Amino acid sequence: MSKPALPTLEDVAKAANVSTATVSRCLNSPERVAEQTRDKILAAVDSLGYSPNFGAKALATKRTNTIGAIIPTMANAIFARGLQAFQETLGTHGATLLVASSYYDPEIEEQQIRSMIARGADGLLLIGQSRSERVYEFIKRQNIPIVIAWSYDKNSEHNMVGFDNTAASRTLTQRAIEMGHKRFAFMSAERRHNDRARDRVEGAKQALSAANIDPDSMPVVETPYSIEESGVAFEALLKSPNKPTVVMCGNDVQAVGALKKARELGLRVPEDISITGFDDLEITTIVEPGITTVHVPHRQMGQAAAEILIHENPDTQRIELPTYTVERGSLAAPREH
Amino acid sequence: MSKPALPTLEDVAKAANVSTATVSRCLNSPERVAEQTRDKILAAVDSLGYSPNFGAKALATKRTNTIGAIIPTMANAIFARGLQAFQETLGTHGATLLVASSYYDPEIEEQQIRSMIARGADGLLLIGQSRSERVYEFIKRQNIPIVIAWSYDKNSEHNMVGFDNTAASRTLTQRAIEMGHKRFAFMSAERRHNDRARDRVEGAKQALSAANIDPDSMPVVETPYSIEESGVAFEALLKSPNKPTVVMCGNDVQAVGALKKARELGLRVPEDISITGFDDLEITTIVEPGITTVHVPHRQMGQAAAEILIHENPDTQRIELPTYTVERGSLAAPREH
DNA sequence: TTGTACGCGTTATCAA
DNA sequence: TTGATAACGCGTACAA
Repeated sequence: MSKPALPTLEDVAKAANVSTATVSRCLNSPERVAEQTRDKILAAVDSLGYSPNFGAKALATKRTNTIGAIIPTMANAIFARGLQAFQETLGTHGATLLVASSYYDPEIEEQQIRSMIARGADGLLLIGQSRSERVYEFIKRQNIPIVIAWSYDKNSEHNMVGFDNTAASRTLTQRAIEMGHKRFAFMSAERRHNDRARDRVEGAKQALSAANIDPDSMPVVETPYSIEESGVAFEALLKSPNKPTVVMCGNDVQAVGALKKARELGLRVPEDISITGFDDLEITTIVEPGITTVHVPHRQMGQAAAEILIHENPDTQRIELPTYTVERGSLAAPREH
Repeated sequence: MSKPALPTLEDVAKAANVSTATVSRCLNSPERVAEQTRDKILAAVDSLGYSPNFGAKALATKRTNTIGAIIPTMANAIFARGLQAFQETLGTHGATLLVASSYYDPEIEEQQIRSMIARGADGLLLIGQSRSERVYEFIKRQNIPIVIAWSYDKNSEHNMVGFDNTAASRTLTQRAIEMGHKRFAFMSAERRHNDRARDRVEGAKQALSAANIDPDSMPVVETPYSIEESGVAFEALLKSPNKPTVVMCGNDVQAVGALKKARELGLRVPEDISITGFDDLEITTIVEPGITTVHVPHRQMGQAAAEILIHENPDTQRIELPTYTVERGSLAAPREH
């Protein structure tokens, strides 16, 4: 017994004694077919176990109902919630999600973008706006709608749903300044190809400047989003000439790594040193003390991004989502000396 | 200026002064075409910015080079690492990943399976083996290879890459027994449609039986993988008639939730109560004390699953991966009374 | 309301 | 090594 070929539209048509056109209509716009014929057809579909051939459908309609998302990584909680919401929303609109990760590498990302387009993606979700003009031109040429998430730039020509990383970081830094902190340090992700990371550092510097603190007095160290490596980076920052009273982290994972290392070094948080995070991941609530951080509306972001891609509005959509600071205890007034 | 239609194989053929057949050959098996013609063709491809039409290719080859994965959720770290590795491995073999989540709901899962197959997935990654026979028959009928991960059953007729949840849980429980624990409680995920959860509870019971402890003396409470809800469940378990000296959790997220609640209740871990987890997620290392848990080789699992799906071996593959206990401090001998 | 017939862009078979 | 040409399975004018 060899592989039984899958039933085609024609098989269904024969079984139901109608033309393939009618079957196709029955499946795609049931209201355009008589109820009686419809029943016949659906019965045939059912008994044959028919399912439309994807390639043929895509070829005929020039659509795949598939949306691609290229995120830096899914092994990290940062993008998980947003991606989950993105997929849920796509699902409710009958679209499927294609996922790839770029490891924060623009070359890999470009390759993934090409791959997704070659895979027939009807639209693309990209993280951040920092990529070469060539890539944007390629995408435009292929006529694929994209939406950029996790960043916000009101001057962008692209669909965008995100938040003001600079302002959020600035606000958090201002809070630290209000509490009396004067010596800052910043633990960032690599900023080279990461506008969110750049903006978060920039926001902190703006707050310092506004408070007449030299922004260049704040050491910045770049490290991956890993508990372990963040601990190492934290220890390095402590040795800065102008020993910081607060270490601001560009991400909660880093903050948790810093907190863990602080504990290992016998430092009390926030008594001996304050630590802040960014993203409001669940891990900020399970450590002691909880991490003071910036809440980012990941789910709304994912959902809004999906909506934009699904509805294919001709003019570009820009949605700025609000963020807010969540105080949990890891940031407090510095000890008096 | 209207949308410029994308170039087709025929456009390339014209530009290069060859037939479409030659262009197709040149792109798919370059060695079968003269170097001279190849150069001409590649130049044309480049200048036109040609990219093969996905639907047409799929229709002609009956393959999409797309693999689907249906996991309970991506918002939770449990499946993130494995899925990431799965995608990476697919990528190195030129395949792309389709993702959907089922929320641990078999009906949603079935719908997602149908959707993925309709989307032309060449293969499917499914979590656990507990699903209706009807679904398996549907899949077989569609001639789609699947691999089941996160579970292991040597008698299964399906491709499978996972680990022995029962044995792993049994071993961990034995360890607790060795330490002197006699009164156990178990915090599980809902077991109804979840064989991993069932097996983990079962493994614990087996260890108890083997040590002449009545397995029915162990209260089992089911709760979602959420820090918050796990805390509530933990508190409920503490009120069991036979107050447990150790609460075993089917997952690290639950263990962390339990630990957090214990702290809030003023209980010291492990002095007042021991807690164990399962999965060896990163969060087990950042809490104090670290969670004693079972290490699960998520990455290898994802990678092996991808390999199986890519290579389409005719006979069914079964890979059992080893797990081991990681002691971190949340499990210790019970206090003497 | 239904049927006929063609086009969608590739691959693959068979000759040349 | 290359070129005609026939599938591949579905949507959709257009006609009936």
